[in-house]
Amino acid sequence: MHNLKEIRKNFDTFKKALKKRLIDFDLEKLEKLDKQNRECILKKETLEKEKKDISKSKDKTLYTKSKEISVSIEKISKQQKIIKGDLEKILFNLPNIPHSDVPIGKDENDNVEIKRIGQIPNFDFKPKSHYELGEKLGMLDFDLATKTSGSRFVFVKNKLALLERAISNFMLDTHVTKNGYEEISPPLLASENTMFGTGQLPKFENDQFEVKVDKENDRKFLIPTAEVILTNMVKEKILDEDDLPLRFVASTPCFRKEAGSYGKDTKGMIRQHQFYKVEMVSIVEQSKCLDELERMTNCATGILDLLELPYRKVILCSGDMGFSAEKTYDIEVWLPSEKKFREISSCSSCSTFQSFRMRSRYRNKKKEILYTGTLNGSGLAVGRTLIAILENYQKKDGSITIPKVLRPYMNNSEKISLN
RNA sequence: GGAGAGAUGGCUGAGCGGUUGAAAGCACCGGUCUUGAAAACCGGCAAAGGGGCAACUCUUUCCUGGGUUCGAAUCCCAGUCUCUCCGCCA
Repeated sequence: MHNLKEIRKNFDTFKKALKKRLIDFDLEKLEKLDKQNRECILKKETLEKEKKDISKSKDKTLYTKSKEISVSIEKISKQQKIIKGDLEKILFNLPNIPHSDVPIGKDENDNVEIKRIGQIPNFDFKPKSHYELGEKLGMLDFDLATKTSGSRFVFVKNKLALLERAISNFMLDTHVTKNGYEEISPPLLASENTMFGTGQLPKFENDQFEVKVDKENDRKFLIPTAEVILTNMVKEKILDEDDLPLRFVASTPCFRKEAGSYGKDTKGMIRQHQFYKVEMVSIVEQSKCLDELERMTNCATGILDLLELPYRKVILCSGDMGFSAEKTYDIEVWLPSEKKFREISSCSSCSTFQSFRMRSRYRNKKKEILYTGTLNGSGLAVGRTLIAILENYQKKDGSITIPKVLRPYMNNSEKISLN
């Protein structure tokens, strides 16, 4: 969320910057409401002062006047509340401003490839898709999941379940021991306010699974990513500069409705309502956001290097970036069956956008209170890593070679096969 | 689920319906002293929002939301959370 105090200093610059998203926002209305709101506050405060002075004076002759003032205050308060509500409706739904590094563009077609790493495998047979391989092994069962839970779910069984667990543990271990992240096992339900903090609410309510809670005014949501809960660990906190940077990592299930993606990736486990993801979150000084983004992206690609999977790094264009991000790199892994790179990680710097929503701040050496910068990135999506391993490491007979770094996590076995 | 107790500044902890944004202590920062440090002493030390070029100033905030009152941290109502005991349970 944007700091009104900052943007009103130069509304035109703000308007121009937001235009990069290539969507129209009613900023004139925002400006107007802001003005009206401040006028109301001014009037209200004048009256409040008057009233306070009377009550301090203890002058009984003024008591009736004080009552009259109360009525006026109430009236103007009501008016101000309505204006503030309208103002927030706009403000809460404005996305972050793209950083100047970000290419201007409309959608994923305008994203810019930065580099490719790794050798795209050459098969002397037609490579199978992960779901063909998984189903043939009897270790991926989509039909069963449909029966128990509906579309976009899967049962992962036997050695593939172990592989999934191995991937998750390997990633966690790497981020903890090599990359300096603190491992967290967080709650998987988040309150409404927490969802607001990272920007999932109010705009993207339709994408969230809400859990039925009997209490009124107490809404809970299944986390769509651990980013939500890890980032909010610093919600409403004033940290010390020496506490920064904070780096957290968690492996959690993630839940997404995938509303509006009907007919997209319906086959296989590319796009599921539930999937595991290892998520990294950093809380830093704002000035260090971009350096931290590079570092975090390297932590993500480091996993792919160790797994020896081919990938490319892409910078997202202004129109394709998420709501809270100022700059985002996607890491895309090669999928032989699709002959395409597919997203396996997304690393974003959100500058102070989320911090402002969460009121997460720190005190610098000069004792000034500043908003923290927040970053999040997958390191990596576990389900999609499983897919990438199946497809890239497949053999003609349908067996799967286990990447070397994962073997210690899999009783040192070298391959997964029918027997 | 039943029965009690509580929620005040970074922390601990006072608080009578009327300069209480809030005593005191700790922590922290600045100063004196010291070769340096510690101790001691002196001073400072909440956040958000509004107005002002600025010095500064005003408003709000003692869990949240209502109510009583000229005036509420203090009284009343509702809710949230925490703790203790009992029951149930992974």
